[in-house]
Amino acid sequence: MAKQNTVFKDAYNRCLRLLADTSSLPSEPELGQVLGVSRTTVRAILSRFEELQLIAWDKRKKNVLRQPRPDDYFPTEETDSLADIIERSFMRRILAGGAEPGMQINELELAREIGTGTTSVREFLIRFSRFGLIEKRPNSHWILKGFTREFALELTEVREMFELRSAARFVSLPDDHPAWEELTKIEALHREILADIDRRYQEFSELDEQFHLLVHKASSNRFIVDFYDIIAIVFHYHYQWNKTNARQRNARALEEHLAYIEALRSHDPEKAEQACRRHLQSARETLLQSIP
Amino acid sequence: MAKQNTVFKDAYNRCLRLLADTSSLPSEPELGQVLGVSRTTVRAILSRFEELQLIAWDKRKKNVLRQPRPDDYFPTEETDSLADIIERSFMRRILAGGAEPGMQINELELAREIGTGTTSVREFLIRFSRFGLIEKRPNSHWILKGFTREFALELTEVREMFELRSAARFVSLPDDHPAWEELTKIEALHREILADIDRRYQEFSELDEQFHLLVHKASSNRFIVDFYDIIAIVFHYHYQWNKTNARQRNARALEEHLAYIEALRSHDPEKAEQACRRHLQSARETLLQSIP
DNA sequence: ATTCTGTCTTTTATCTACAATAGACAGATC
DNA sequence: GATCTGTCTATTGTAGATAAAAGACAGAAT
Repeated sequence: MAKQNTVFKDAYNRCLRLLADTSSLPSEPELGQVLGVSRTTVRAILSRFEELQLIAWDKRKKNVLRQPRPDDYFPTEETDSLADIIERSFMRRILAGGAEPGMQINELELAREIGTGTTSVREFLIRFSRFGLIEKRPNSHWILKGFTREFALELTEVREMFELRSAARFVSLPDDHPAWEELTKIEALHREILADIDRRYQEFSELDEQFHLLVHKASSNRFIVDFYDIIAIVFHYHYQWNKTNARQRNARALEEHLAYIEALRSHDPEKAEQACRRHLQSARETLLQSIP
Repeated sequence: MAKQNTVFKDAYNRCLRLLADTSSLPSEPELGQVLGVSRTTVRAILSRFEELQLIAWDKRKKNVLRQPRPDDYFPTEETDSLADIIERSFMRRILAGGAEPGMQINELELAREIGTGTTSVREFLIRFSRFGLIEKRPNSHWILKGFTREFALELTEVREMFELRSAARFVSLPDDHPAWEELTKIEALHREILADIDRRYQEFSELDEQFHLLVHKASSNRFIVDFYDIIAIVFHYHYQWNKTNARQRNARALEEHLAYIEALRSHDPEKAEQACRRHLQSARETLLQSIP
C-alpha cells in the first residue's frame, strides 16, 4: 500500500451523516469546504455514493435516493490516520506496559507490532521526540527516558512559567477580543458538568484542555502555545490510565477553574495570578501522585 | 545509494590525523572509543589504511608505514552528514534568498535542488518545524512563516524567561559543581578574544553559544535546555548573514558577558538578574535591528 | 582473567516507487 | 459573470529494498 485512504473514509462517513439530513447535496467545492478535503476526494465520495445507489448523481444534481444504513459506514478503526494509530500504540506501550527508563526503542520492531512501515514509525518518533520522553542516538537506537518524576517536575515548571505569563496577558485583553466570548462558553460548560458531576465527570478531560489552551493562546507566542501540546498529550494519556478518585479530582478542578475564570474576568492581574497559581499547584500534585 | 558513508569518511579523516602523530595505532575498541564510532567502522578504516600502504596490519599490530599525504584525506564536503547539508541549504534558501512569509515549501523541489531523496528532506522539515519557522498543512504543503519581527519577539520573550530562571539557579549551584570550572574557562576565552578583538572577533559566535548553553544547563530542565537549540540556530545563521558592525557588536557583547559572569560568581541573585537582563536586552536589540 | 579479533546478525539511514490526495485550468452551466 | 464540473498534473504519505553502521558472541592472544 502506498497511502492509506483514511482521509477518504473519514470524509465519507461524515458526508454520509450529512446525507441523512437532506434530500440533495450541495456543489462539490462547497462539500469540500464543509468536509475539509479537496474536490478530488469529494468526487471519490460521490462516485461511491452513486455506486451504492445512495444518490442519483448527474452533474449539479445529487439527489438522495435512500437513507444510509449502519453498514454503509466504514468502521471507525479504518478512519484513524496512521499517525494517530502509531501514537496510541506507542503511548500504550510506554505508559501501560511497564516501560523502564533507559530502555531501547527499536523502529523495526515497533513497525511490525503496529503493522506499518518503518518510515511512518520513524517520522512519528522524530515528531514525538520534542516531548522530551525519548532521545535519539544517531546511527543507533532511540532511548526511552520514561515518564518519571523528574519529567513531571520539569514539565510543570515550564508550564507554570508559561501559564502565569499567559494569564497576565489574558486579563489585559480588550473587551471585544473573541477570547472573552469563548471563556463564557467554557464557563457555562463547567457549570453544566458540575451540576451533573456524577454522570459527566469524564467530560472534564477535554474541557480542561480547551480551557488551558484558551489561556495559553492569550500569550500570542507560538512557542508558548506549541508547548501546550506537550502538556495536553501528557494529561490526556494520564487521565486515561489513572482513574483513582477521578470524580472527586475533577470536581475539585472544575471549582478551581471557575474561580480562575472569575479572576480573569475581574481584569485584576493580582487576582488572576493567585487563582492561576492555586490551580496549577493542585494540578501538579495530582500529576505527581500518579507517578510511583 | 542507501546510506552515505559520511560516518566512515569523517572518522577516517580524524584517524588519519591520529596516525600522523604516532608509530602504531591502538586496539580496535580503543580507536572506536576515541573516534566515537563502532568497531565495524574502525575495521573499515584500518582495511583502507592497509590497502593504501599506510599501515602494516596484522591482528594486534598496526604499524605506521608512512606519513599521510594531503590527498589521502577525503574532501571535507564529503564528510558532512546529510542532515547538515540539508540544514545549510535550507537556511540559505530561507534566510538569504528573499523568502517571503506565506511561501509554500515543496519537498520534491527541495530534494532535487539539494540532490537528495525526499525522505531525508521530509524528516528534516519535521525536525525543523519545532523551531516555529515553518508549519505543515497535512496532505498538502509546508508553509514558510518566515523570520519576521514577530518571530524574533516571541523567541526572545521565551528566551528571557528561561535564561533569567537559569541564571537564578546558576548562582545557587554548589561550589564543587563542574559548571564553575567551565565558567572559568569560558571567561578566560573571553579575555583572550577581547585582547585581540580586531583579529578574533569572529570567534565570538561560537563562544556566545557555549556560554549561554552553560547557563541554560543550570536549569536542569530538559525543556529549557532543548529550547536553547532554537536560539542557537537562529543566532548562528543570523551572525553569518548580518555582518554590519560585527566587530563592535561582538566587543560590546563580550564586555557584557564578563559583567554577567562576574555577577554569577558573586552568588548574588539580584546582581545576576540585573546583569542577565542588561545583556539580554542588548542581544534582543541587535537581533531586531537586523530584521527589516 | 582480561582484552582483543574474526565473524555474523541486527538496525538504521536513505533511495525509489506508487497510490491517495490536493490543486490547476478550460469549458459547461446557471 | 460567477460558479460548477470534467480532466489533468503535481505533491504528499507510505511501503519496501539496500548499503552503512552498530552491536553480539565465541574463540584467540596477551
